[in-house]
Amino acid sequence: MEELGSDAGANGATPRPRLEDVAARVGLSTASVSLVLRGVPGPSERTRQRVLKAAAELGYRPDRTASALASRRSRLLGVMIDVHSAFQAELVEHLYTAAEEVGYDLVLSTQTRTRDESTAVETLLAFRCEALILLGPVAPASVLAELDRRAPVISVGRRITGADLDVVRSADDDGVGRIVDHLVGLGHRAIAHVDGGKGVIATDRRRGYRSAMRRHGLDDRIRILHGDHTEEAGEGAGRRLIESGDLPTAVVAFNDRSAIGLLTALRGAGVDVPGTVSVVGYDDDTLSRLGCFDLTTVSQEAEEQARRAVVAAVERLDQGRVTPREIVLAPSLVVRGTTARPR
Amino acid sequence: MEELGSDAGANGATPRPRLEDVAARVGLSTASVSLVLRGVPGPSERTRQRVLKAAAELGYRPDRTASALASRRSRLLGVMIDVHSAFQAELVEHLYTAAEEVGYDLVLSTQTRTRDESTAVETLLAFRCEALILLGPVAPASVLAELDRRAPVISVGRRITGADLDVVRSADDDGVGRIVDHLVGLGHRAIAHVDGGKGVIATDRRRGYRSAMRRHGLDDRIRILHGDHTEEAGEGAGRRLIESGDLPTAVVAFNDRSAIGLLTALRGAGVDVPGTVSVVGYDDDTLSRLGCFDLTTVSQEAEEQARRAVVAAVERLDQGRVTPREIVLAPSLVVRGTTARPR
DNA sequence: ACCAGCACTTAAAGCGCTTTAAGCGGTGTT
DNA sequence: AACACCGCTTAAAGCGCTTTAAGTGCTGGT
Repeated sequence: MEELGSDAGANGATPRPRLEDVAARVGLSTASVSLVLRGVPGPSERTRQRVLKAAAELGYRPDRTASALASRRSRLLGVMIDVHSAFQAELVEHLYTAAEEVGYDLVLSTQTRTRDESTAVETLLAFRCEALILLGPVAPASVLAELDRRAPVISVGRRITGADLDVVRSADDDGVGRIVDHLVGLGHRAIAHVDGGKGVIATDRRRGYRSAMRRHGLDDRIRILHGDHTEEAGEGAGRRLIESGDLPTAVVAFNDRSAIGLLTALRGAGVDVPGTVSVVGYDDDTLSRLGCFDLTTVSQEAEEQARRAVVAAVERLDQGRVTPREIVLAPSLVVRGTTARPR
Repeated sequence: MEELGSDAGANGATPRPRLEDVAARVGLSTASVSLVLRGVPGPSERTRQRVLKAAAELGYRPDRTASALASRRSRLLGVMIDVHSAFQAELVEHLYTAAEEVGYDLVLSTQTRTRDESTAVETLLAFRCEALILLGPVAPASVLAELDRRAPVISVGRRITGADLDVVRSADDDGVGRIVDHLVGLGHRAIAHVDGGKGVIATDRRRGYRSAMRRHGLDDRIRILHGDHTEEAGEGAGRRLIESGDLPTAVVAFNDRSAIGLLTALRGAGVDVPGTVSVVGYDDDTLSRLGCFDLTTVSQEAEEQARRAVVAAVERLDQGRVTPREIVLAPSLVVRGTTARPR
């Protein structure tokens, strides 16, 4: 069924079969073959069968670059990721399945230490991606707006203020609110927050913490320590808490990584978690599920975010939607072993 | 100067400028512009400057698909990754820089639960990648050999027996050997191994353990527990060790994740690490560097592997090398806090 | 004056596909 | 008999580039 000439490819060989070869084999025009292979209605059933058979026999594979050029459609969605992020890896996984369902393919481009966001995006554009799905972009809103004029941009995970483009994210403030509710429900009142620095996401989570505390009448218990998104920051914050001599009964970290740093610092100093202090993270990293951490955290519904992002892109590309849309999903609390009633 | 109809692009933009637009602007042919833009010698300095200026003014970006089609070269390396692997993420990072240095671009394709290796590879081929860099491929050697006839294949991290294709990997047996040497040097004799199952890599590491033990005259101390590459497996093995009532003084795990599982089980049962038992991992995951683990492990030289893989591809593509090559790098021991002299 | 040679430049033919308008034989209608 | 129409097929014109062979207009040597 599948037989390539003799030795093809790499070393000295038969070129890959073209549409024309398939056409010649069945004595039809390339036009007909093209129609059949793309499933366009028109060709008769008999023609259809013969073409499919010939294509299979030759091992024909359409050349994306050529068809993209001819059709002026690449059916490609560009995805910018940070290959180091476990959460984004999960998103990518779901993006693939979502894209496949609507007949699009994905091209991935990652930022690295030496490869910035704009390089990653330019690469995507050079591939002629029709839309850009950016996971946690950090570029200013104006830059993203500019980009959106070249191809529809969907920002995933980051709220964009002042730019008219699509956003899919989960309600970070709400997520933190649920954490605080959970802790208050357990009887905690001295609840501190180790924040994530100056980013948009950190701002939202900080706000969520503040307003939840107020909602529970704990205004005077609001206590925010500075941090960022790394384990080191969490560890540092943990040490500061201990040195302060005034341990809260619960700490809400910016994310799981920070929470893990916190855990390390606290337990390292002999503080029992969750006995003496409860700790909560954010993101539901693979890490946090690990037996040794068993962290209470918030899940961001990766699958749903991925699906929504793809849908948003398709609406822009195939359904002519032009008005931007912000989709905010409700995150969900995942209670594990680092939270308990205060002593 | 440039004003096509009304709304084109994403939301009403002008279509992207083509080579022809640049040419028209400077009153030259597209041929000249093409030459200048690709840095081919020929055009005069004056022409060169004018073209570059015009291209910049128009914001011209070459269309990869068109040039790939015309030149029959995509200058694309296809990289298959498992987006969930932290180690592979690091490899990707270095692959980007290495590829850039030699004028190639990367296209990433990942496997997921619903997207197998062959799908990932077909995607790469459909993009017309000229060579395939597969990170830890699991397909049988025969399939990879078949693939190699379509485009040069470079297997990274996995030894391939019986197929004539390029391999870049580190010497797994040697790496484990160094671990054992280190432990023996500290005075350990009862050294157990929690293996990684049936894969090629696990086999190599197990062999490395066995032969190192023999080399040190510890044949009768060889003790292998069954495991795989997950934390769960490590945890299970840890429990079995404890239940056996015969704790070794050191355990060499298949990888860091397994080692972390081990740590959890041991410490959870009140066993002091490294006081009572030393634990060693493999891979030098970001995880293992974390303060709370501080795991002694083996580094696989991601950067070097990445560079070598790209070089191998370039040799195949641009220098006509046809004989396969296996590049085996020496891994290096990273001593951290989970190993100490036995009590 | 003639030609060779040089330094540039370009017309034109694709690359492998899609797409449009036109072509074809046959059926049904008037 | 003339016509429209239908289901199917295809010729041909690109898509935005690269590349090759063929020009240009020079200079300088004879």
